Amino acid sequence: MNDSIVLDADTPFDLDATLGCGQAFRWEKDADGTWSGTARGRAVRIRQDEETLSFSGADKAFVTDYFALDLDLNEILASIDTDPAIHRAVTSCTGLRLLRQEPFETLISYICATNTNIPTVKKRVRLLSERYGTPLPGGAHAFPDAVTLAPCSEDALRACVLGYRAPYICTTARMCADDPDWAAQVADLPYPEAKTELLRFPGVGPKAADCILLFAFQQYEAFPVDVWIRRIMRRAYLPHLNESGGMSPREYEEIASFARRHFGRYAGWAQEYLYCVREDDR
DNA sequence: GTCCAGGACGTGG
DNA sequence: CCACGTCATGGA
Repeated sequence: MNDSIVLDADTPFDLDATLGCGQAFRWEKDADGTWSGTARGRAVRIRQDEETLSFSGADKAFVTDYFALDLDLNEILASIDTDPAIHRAVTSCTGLRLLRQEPFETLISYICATNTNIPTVKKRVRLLSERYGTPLPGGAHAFPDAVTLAPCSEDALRACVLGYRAPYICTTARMCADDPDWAAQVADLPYPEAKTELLRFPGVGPKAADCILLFAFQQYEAFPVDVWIRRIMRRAYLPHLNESGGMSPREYEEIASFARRHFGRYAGWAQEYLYCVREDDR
């Protein structure tokens, strides 16, 4: 560790909650509590001891931006903390922050994340990086960029345990390589139009699009609804929804629009806090 | 072995 | 528009 940041009293931050909540797939925690991972083409190590963040492989500006330490989290939490259910999540995960992740990596990662579980997603992203990403000091690999991934054959991608998602990722990488400006264009659009743009990529549906907008584009009104969030929202807020069966586009929109009404413009933060405290009791 | 997971897509009604 | 089957993979 060759650099550090001391957080002041009104900058709550919880590194474990932030990296462990499932928004990013390329971080691992050592036995001694140090996290190792890659982000935006760097191999980074970082640990938190109380109010002190110690890190290497990145400078203060990078850490501040990637972990969104510049945002007033107290203000965000105060704005979403409107009922007992979200209050429990907010109090038990205070310090969880939404990262600012790289758009192409997030796009591909959340195509990898459909209808599966987090350990499997991490394996897919790790294999893609090891096989096609630039080697970094320390043995890690950056996530490959679109131009590198675009020429890969469908079978080669399938070998990264992508299953039926291989052709989606193949086509999506080529679309991005052919339009290097895609992310800048999405970044300039308001939420509904940005979502429509992301839905053009094969393998990206409403849920993946909302994750990408939330984690890579800081569209904080995005409210991704997966099976966990659906269960939580049904139990805490929308008991008339039936639990069984797949989720229709209308039900998705009903849940998400309720969340935006109920939690306000930081609904996406509420989503991540609710997801963080999900319980597998059903 | 069965069921489920940070769902999306194609088809038929 | 809606309901339904299908799509690989791995962990529990």
